[in-house]
Amino acid sequence: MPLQILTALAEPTRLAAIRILADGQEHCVCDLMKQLDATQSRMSRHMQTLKQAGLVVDRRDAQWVRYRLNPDLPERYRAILDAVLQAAQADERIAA
Amino acid sequence: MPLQILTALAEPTRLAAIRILADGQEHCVCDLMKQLDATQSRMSRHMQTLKQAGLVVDRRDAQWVRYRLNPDLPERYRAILDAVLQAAQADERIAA
DNA sequence: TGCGTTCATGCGCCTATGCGCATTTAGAAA
DNA sequence: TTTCTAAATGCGCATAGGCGCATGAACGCA
Repeated sequence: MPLQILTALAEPTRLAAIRILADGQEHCVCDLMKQLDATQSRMSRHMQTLKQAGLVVDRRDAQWVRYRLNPDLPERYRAILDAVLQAAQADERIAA
Repeated sequence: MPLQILTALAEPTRLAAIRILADGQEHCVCDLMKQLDATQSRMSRHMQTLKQAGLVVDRRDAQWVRYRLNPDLPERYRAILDAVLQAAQADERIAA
C-alpha cells in the first residue's frame, strides 16, 4: 500500500532526510541531525518511521547506525520516490 | 512543494477519491460519497483538501459540484500522481 | 415564494502525531 | 570497570487533523 509510503514522505524532516540519503551514500543519525538542525530523539524517531515504511534500511557500524535508501524497495514504490525527489528538486530550482 | 501533494494523498479516503477521478471523468460529491461509503461532510471536506493541494478542480453544475483531476497539474506533480496511482493499482492486483 | 436536493462549513470531540526532556542501551576505548 | 559517543525509547505535552452533527448557502423546480 502506497499509503504508508506517502505518510512517511509527507513530513518535512523526513522528506529532507530522504533527500539527503538520495545521494546513495550511508549517513549516520548524527550526520542527518546536523544537516537538518534536528534534535537527536526527533531525528531517530523519524528514521524509525522511514524504516518501518520500508524506505530505508539501517546497519550497525560500531557506535553508529548507518542509514541508506532501501535498495530492495519494490519498483512501484521506487517510482513514487523518484517522482517525489525530482519534484522536490525542481521546486527548489524554481524557488531559487 | 510536493509536501502538500503528499499530505493530501496520504489519507485513505482522499486517495480512494483520487483513484475514482483517475478515470478522467467528472464526479459529483454525492457520487463519491456513495462509492466510498462516506458521509457528506466528510467527503466534502476531503475534496476541499484535494482542491487546495491543486490535485482537483471543481465546477458548479446546477445543484451539483463536479470534481475532476486538475488538467493543469504541473508535470512534476502529475508524475507523482501517476506513480502513486500505478502503485495502488499494482498493490490491488497483488492483494487479489 | 416555498420546497427538495446538493454541497459547504461552524462547532466540538477524539485520536494521531510531532516534539522535548530525560533515561536507557550499545559499543569503543581507557 | 569506568567513561565517552551514538542512538533508541518511555513519558508527558501540545497541536494537527479526521469525524459527526447541525446549520447555512446555492440552485432548480413548482
